[in-house]
Amino acid sequence: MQQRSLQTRARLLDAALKCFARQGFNAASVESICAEAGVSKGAFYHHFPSKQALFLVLLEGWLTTIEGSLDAAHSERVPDTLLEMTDLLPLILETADERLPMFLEFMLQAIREEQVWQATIEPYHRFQEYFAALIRRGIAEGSFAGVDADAAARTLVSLAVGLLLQGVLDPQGADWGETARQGMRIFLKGLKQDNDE
Amino acid sequence: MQQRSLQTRARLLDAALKCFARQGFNAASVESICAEAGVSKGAFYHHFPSKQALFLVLLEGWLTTIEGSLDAAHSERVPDTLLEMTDLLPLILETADERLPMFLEFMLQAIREEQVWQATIEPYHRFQEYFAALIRRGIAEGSFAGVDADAAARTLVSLAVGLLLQGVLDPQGADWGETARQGMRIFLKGLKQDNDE
DNA sequence: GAAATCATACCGACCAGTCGGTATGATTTT
DNA sequence: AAAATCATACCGACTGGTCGGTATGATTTC
Repeated sequence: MQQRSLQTRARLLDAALKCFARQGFNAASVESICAEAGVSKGAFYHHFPSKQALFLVLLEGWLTTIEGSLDAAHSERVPDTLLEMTDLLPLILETADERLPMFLEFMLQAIREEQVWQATIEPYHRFQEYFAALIRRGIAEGSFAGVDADAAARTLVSLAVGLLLQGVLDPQGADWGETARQGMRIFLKGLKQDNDE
Repeated sequence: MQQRSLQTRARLLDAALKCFARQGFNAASVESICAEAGVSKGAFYHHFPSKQALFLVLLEGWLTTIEGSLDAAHSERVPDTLLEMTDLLPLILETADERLPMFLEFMLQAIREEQVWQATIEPYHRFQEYFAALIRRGIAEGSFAGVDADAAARTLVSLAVGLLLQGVLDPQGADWGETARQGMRIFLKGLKQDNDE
């Protein structure tokens, strides 16, 4: 039956997430993943052509989740929408906490492999455009000064990336949710439509 | 004689930097480093107790370099100093380009080893305080509104970290030096001492 | 009973670190 | 100053173990 097959696949994905989170992409061996899943190596390679392939499935899934939760934020005006998204950060950070390290480790390796790299960087470009569009809307509705939307979006993404990275690398270092809120306030004020230069 | 000894050590450090940059911390084998240095494995372990130990020497060196070049920026007013530092980013990014990936990879691993972790995160906290102090100076001199200096510093560091990371992961994605300048301008405007909220 | 699914045994490559031993050159002895 | 002594620097084969992936055969499903 394909019932069992699907379940095996799901168990492998689950187990892999746990192992990768605990030990990182390289350190987590295929064997340990199989053990965690209560499944054999044969099953593993039946469902996934390689360790890398399984990993990309996890990555894709996570990004989809994030985009989904970002889409949930919908205030009337763009600045409020952005602030609303900022409030989601602790939630994202919670899932990032276990995932980001392994994904970063993976990306760091992927840099050297053109093939994999394209697949990895592409969804990230989507974020860039997503925010650029949002900021353009903000400019159109008069919330923001007429700055370069793309540059502003990149700045925003940089801020987010930096916050996420630090939140993961140094969780004790600060209240990163609060830092995000403050940072966003500064950013918004910097973009605000008003008076002198 | 110690002349040769010092040279061997230097050659190892040089070679290690190259290998780590090319292949990453884990992928670069001690053997390949030795080969690159034209030196034997015995020499390696004579000079450094482990691969990790050598790495930490490289890390320390790089951070010292960066702090040095940041200290070189000294304008009268804080906003100008910060802008000046931003202009240094391409220069830092140049050295970061080959170093950041390996350091990130290393840090990602170090998370799981309390011992190593302290040594790795400490210099980074210094940056945090460095900028917090700078911003406090900016508030004192009346350039900035009286925001929470620590939060603002964290925001600034987040921005910098995000920019560096993206500059390394996606060098083709944008002119990151220019993005940095724009981002800094937004940030400064957001901190500016003036009018309404 | 054929096809899909899974288990076990195994292969080849790799690698951090060790260890017995050698080269080099400084210091002491004669 | 030549010889003996010694410490430091270095060499490279070797170990013990890991891991991604494969080959082959058993079991389950339809």
